[in-house]
Amino acid sequence: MAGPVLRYALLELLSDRPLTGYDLTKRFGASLIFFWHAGHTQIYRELKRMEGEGWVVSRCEIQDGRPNRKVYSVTEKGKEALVGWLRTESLLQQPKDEMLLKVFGFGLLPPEEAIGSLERHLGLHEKRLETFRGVEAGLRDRWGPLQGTPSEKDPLFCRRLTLYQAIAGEEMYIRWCRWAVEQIRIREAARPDAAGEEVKTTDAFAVSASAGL
Amino acid sequence: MAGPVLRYALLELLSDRPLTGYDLTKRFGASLIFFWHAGHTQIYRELKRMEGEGWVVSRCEIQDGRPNRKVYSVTEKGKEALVGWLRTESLLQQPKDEMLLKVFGFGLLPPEEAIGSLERHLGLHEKRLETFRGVEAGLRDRWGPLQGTPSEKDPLFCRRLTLYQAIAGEEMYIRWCRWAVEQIRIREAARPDAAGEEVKTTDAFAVSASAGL
DNA sequence: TTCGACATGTAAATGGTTACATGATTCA
DNA sequence: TGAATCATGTAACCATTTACATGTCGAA
Repeated sequence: MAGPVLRYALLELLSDRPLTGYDLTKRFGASLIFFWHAGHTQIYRELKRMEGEGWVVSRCEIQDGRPNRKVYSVTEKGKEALVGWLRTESLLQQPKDEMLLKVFGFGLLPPEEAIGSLERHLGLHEKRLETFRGVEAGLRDRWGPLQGTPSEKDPLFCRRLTLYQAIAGEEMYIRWCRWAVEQIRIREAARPDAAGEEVKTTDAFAVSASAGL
Repeated sequence: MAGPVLRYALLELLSDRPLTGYDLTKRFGASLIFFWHAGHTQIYRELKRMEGEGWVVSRCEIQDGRPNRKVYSVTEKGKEALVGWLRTESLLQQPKDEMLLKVFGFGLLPPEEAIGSLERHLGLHEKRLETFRGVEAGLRDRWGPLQGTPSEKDPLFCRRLTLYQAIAGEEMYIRWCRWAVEQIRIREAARPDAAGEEVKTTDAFAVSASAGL
């Protein structure tokens, strides 16, 4: 049902300006990485396919010293296809998260190992959040705050909206990890044989998640 | 790097009790669906592979009237493989979200269409959140609140942790959709040619997302 | 009598990852 | 001298989805 999606990601990036497969690979890492991923092999393959269908055209730029650049641009047909796709309804995505799959089975590990694993994973998300915030700060410096900047002055407005989703997602994940660790500790402290100390629930996540349900 | 992950999902479910491919397919829809997905064709194939490697064994149950059931159980070897996998570090997942990819390109659509699209998508997430909350309520009825139930009385503790992640994820997504719609409206109202009315930012998401960065 | 649940599969196509392959330039 | 960046690709493999295929039972 979803169909080929990578091509539309590429068309969106090519709508700004003509780019090579190499450029597109880098842009994926810089902006689309928040909600999509593709390796360079996939990108080169897809560009070739789209050229066969007349959605993009390429021309070769000869550079001396450096390898030639094969620069792709969107055609009218490609732009129409992109806009047509933008108007279609998106189904709910089917999430895949390996860490959550592990937590699902953490009943088979000693609690201390489960906690350690969650804490290390939490660290990865904290790093990613920092990266995302860095990107946000960069956009802010260049284009001003999201609100209050007139349309003409901020062509990246819609793209910036997606960045906030990514940031909110990381913040949520981090809160959840901390909360989960705390839940496991509380449970451990409550075991009959444990010489456990009191552990209190203070985290806002617990309040919203348990109270609101 | 990630390697084959589906097999571990199946092993986790088979750790409870022996199940058929058909049962496993249904359980995917009932519990793992929060963070993983697999069709029945994938599941049958993977079970066959794991049997070849001695991670699971099957025996055939003959039923009259109904088709035979091929019931799989985990072997010692399979259980060791699962626990070994649980101990490994998980990398950050690479998210894929088609809707966000569309929003990324919404600069190419009239704002009213972008808003409509976001609002319809929001509806899908609201429905899913309701489903998840229903599952949570069911678990609560059967096993009591997450906190305060002794280990022996709630073997699903770790699995329930993952459900809260899914719920928090949907809540976040919904807040973000509403916030994004509001941002687009504010922008529209601010356009020079618009006979726009005042639109105010009241949403908590906007406060946290813009202030906290 | 038609539909959905039960139950298991195969085949083909598409999507995505990893390894291989080349070759120049610049910086440490 | 070695590594990183620029720049483009192929081949092989693995993961995932979709379509096809079969057949019984019970409920509406």
